[in-house]
Amino acid sequence: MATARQRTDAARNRERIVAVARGLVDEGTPLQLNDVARRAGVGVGTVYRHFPTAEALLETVATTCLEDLVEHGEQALTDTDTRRALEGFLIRTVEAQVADASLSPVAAAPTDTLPRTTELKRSLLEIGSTLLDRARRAGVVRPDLAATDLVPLMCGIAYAAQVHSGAPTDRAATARRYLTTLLDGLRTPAPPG
Amino acid sequence: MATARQRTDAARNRERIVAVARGLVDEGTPLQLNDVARRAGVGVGTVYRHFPTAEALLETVATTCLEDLVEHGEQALTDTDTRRALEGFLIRTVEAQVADASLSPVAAAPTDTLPRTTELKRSLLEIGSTLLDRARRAGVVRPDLAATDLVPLMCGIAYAAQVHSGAPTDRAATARRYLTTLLDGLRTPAPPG
DNA sequence: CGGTTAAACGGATAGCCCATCCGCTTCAAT
DNA sequence: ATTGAAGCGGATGGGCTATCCGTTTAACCG
Repeated sequence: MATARQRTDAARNRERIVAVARGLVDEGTPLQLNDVARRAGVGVGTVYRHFPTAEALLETVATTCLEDLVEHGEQALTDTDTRRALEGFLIRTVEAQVADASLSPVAAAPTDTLPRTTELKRSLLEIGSTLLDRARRAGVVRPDLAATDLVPLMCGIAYAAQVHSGAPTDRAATARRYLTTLLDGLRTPAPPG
Repeated sequence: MATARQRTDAARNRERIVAVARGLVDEGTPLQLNDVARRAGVGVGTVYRHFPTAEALLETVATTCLEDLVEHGEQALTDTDTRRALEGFLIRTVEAQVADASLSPVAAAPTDTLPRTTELKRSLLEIGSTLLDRARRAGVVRPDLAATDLVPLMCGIAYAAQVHSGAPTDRAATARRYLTTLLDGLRTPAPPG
């Protein structure tokens, strides 16, 4: 059962498509698959065969970014300062969204196209869950917060920064400012005075 | 210079269109103007004459909501408890976004189609600015926060709640929980321990 | 009440984008 | 060199936006 005869041109085309998509994402252009095909010098059919939908292509573009986050998260798991570990991880998450436009929509999407994406998101959730649990056990984080809240909140922060300023210039700074504020709120609640 | 001969059928059609749009917004369907025309029993041209773009129609639908917020904001201005005034206002803002799907996109849009929308948003900004200023003067709010941050942050919270749960069932509860957390962070910062 | 006029109407239509389908090409294994 | 399947490409259908213009109709007037 020798399954796969790998074709070289197929791989080449796939890479071209992803490269073009990367470029478009970086310059803020929305992915239009016919457009991607033209720029990559391939037929529309080729694009659609490799990526059944724009979402799938976007997920592919975002994969690297997700992998980086997972990697950082795993490093954070080795930090003994539970609050620093959690907050550092969350900061990274927001920074990544600001730096790479492909991340936010993929992170916010309720359902994935690629299995790999689901896998990576699952890893991130698990890491976040562990970090949150440790911090909570250490008593440095308010208890009424679940691991499933982390991704939505980080997406919300990134979105808020985007709403604040159309220009991505100071978006990173804004996002950081907002996140700082939220993180203060995440800590064990102050007396209600 | 008797300018305007008002036509009754025009007004009637306009109302029908807005009513249909309201319904669609309420059931979460995106506004497609051809579709709106069909449902309202008018020609496409009629819809486009009254509302040059879907955004314009959405803004019209959102107007009531914005007016309600302004009204509440003006009441909040009479509250002598500066923190309660600000926080109550912000809570309303988020609740409104959860309750009415037309509000978020209009609030988040960097530019408006209708003058009325601009006017209302301006009012809201001014109210928020005043409330924030008072609270800051009273020392109950962290200083590194501008009035122009309020709308983005509230949009971010509403967005986060939406990301959390596709179902609008518990969206209000989630949004409130997130907002509470953020509000804790908005207060004069706790010692960095 | 009938005439006049401009406002309003409506739908055919052009343009754009998504997505599919299928005949042709090209690779790779033999 | 042969062959068959994997891959290619673009013509094409379908849906949505937005416009344009010939027709209808409400409002005003004599």
